[in-house]
Amino acid sequence: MRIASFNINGIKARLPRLLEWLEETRPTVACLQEIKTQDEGFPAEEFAKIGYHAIWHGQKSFNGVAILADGVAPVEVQRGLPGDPEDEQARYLEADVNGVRVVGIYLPNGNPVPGPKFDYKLAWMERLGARMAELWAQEIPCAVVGDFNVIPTDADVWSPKAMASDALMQPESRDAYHRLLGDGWTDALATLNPRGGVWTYWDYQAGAWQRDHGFRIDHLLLSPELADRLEAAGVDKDHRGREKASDHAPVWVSIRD
DNA sequence: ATGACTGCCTCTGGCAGA
Repeated sequence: MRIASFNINGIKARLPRLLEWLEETRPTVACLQEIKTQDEGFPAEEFAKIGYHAIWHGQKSFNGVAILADGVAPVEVQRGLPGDPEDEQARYLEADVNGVRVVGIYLPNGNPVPGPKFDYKLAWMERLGARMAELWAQEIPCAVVGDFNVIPTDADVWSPKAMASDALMQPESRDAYHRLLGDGWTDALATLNPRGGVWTYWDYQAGAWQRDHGFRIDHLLLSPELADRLEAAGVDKDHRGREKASDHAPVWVSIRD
């Protein structure tokens, strides 16, 4: 099976590109971030027409996540990240698909630093760590995928200097990311590309795409039960270069049956 | 170089993104 993640930056503006990507690459499961619509605006019937079942957690204007599965309905396990009843942002959705627990996340950006948004990001990462510890203890095949908004190392960004003050690569963000990995979750893209230099995001501004000024913030983390079956992982980079593209490219991991 | 672009809902400009 192939599990993919794609920050689409608005499902209404991106729908033709998204349907095109699904039909061309046909992932078994696709986790989407930044759908930027309320639940009632989610175009479930468009996905049904091409054979995908979906669950989604929407929010007006911002955030919003969804899980699509090819020919089978995802069985929802958890909606919203546990640990803070006050948190109403739609950034977390968890489901079972074909015996695999799939967790789709849209981790807070955290800019500017310092400030309440950065504090929220770090607190969110603590809560995610607590949930991942529970999943770990279940010893199930599990993939935590999505837009983590963390550049893990200097090898994951075109210019560490240019991004030095950004929330995505603060030492606190990186420490929190490496605590999430602990000593057991496998960062699939990093494992298969140990020298770095793999980007998943290119800014719309300043010709970042044309200059290849990107970085890696979309990640696919595998529990040991899934990491043992890791076959390949990649970035659908060409989709970033198309008309009306998202600023993120899709990422995916291939798992042996 | 406080720049550069895009999507959203609309107080059609301000916010958020990364």
